[in-house]
Amino acid sequence: MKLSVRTITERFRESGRKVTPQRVAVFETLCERGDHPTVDQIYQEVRKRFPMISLNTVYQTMEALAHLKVVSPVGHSLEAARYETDPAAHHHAVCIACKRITDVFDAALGRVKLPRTVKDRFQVLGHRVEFYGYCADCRSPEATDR
Amino acid sequence: MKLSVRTITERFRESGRKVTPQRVAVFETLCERGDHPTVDQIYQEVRKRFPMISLNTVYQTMEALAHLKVVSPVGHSLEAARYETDPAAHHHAVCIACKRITDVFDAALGRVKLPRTVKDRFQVLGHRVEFYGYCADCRSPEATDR
DNA sequence: TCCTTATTGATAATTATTCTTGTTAAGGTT
DNA sequence: AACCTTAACAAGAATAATTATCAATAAGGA
Repeated sequence: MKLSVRTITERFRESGRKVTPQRVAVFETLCERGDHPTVDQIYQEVRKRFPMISLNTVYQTMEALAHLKVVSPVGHSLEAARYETDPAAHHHAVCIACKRITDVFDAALGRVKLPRTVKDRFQVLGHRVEFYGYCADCRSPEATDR
Repeated sequence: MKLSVRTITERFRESGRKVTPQRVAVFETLCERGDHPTVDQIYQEVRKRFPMISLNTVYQTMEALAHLKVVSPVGHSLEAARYETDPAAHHHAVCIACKRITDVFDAALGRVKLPRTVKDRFQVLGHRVEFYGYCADCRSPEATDR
């Protein structure tokens, strides 16, 4: 579903957040492009219409939007690079709270295939399936986060 | 397959790289643990047996090992966080050379399921499938990289 | 043993992100 | 419309991860 400014305005209010021109500008900029921009790219874009906005504000707005499920981080969000031996054969379940990674061994996941339409234009070396959510330790009470 | 020191020694030489005690130590440390350490964790570990090693060397060694396909990066590898609207419904093909991300729409990928054994202990909010390899533009000649 | 060159360690530089702080403005309440 | 509480703002400092620089060293082939 495509989100309108009206919609996110409501969602911001519902979640007890204020609607500011900066936030609207970030959201609009985000909607205008259909790709996967970095925070800085959004910042540079918004800046044209809103010269005094700070990078920090864009960071905060992105986090708020992520909490409202309006956007989601792509291709990562772990703080540092991690490596593993044995690249094949297994996948991961990442806890979004404590960042812990659990290996998932399941042959079925290895059989995932890229559709032919894409495969023609992309040389696949491998794939990974990453489940995200809360691990046993973090599934606790404080779901009251913002 | 489990790799021995002997094996990686050969692979290093074959690829025109030198085998140094530091590299061997990093590799051994990596093998001793079955998890997904950060570069710094490896560094701290190696340091116990090899007090004068530099963090930089560990970084370089990891990169070399990644090139030799002995290790692979987990859970990330883009330099900066990226966001997208429309989180559901699609997955990604990431070019490891230019970092460009292509959306992949395919209902079959959405049906991937976490095996029950893990699901009991992990609250799944979602999953993503990420294919990695070379995009049409980067599949070019200079595969001669190190 | 010698020689070339990759590798190392120390350190500086960059880049992404978060924190701090004084100030401003949203939006509910009179 | 004026008022008040508090979230959000801008600016800039602080941190953390990673990369670059460079002189000194050691791998490994000749």
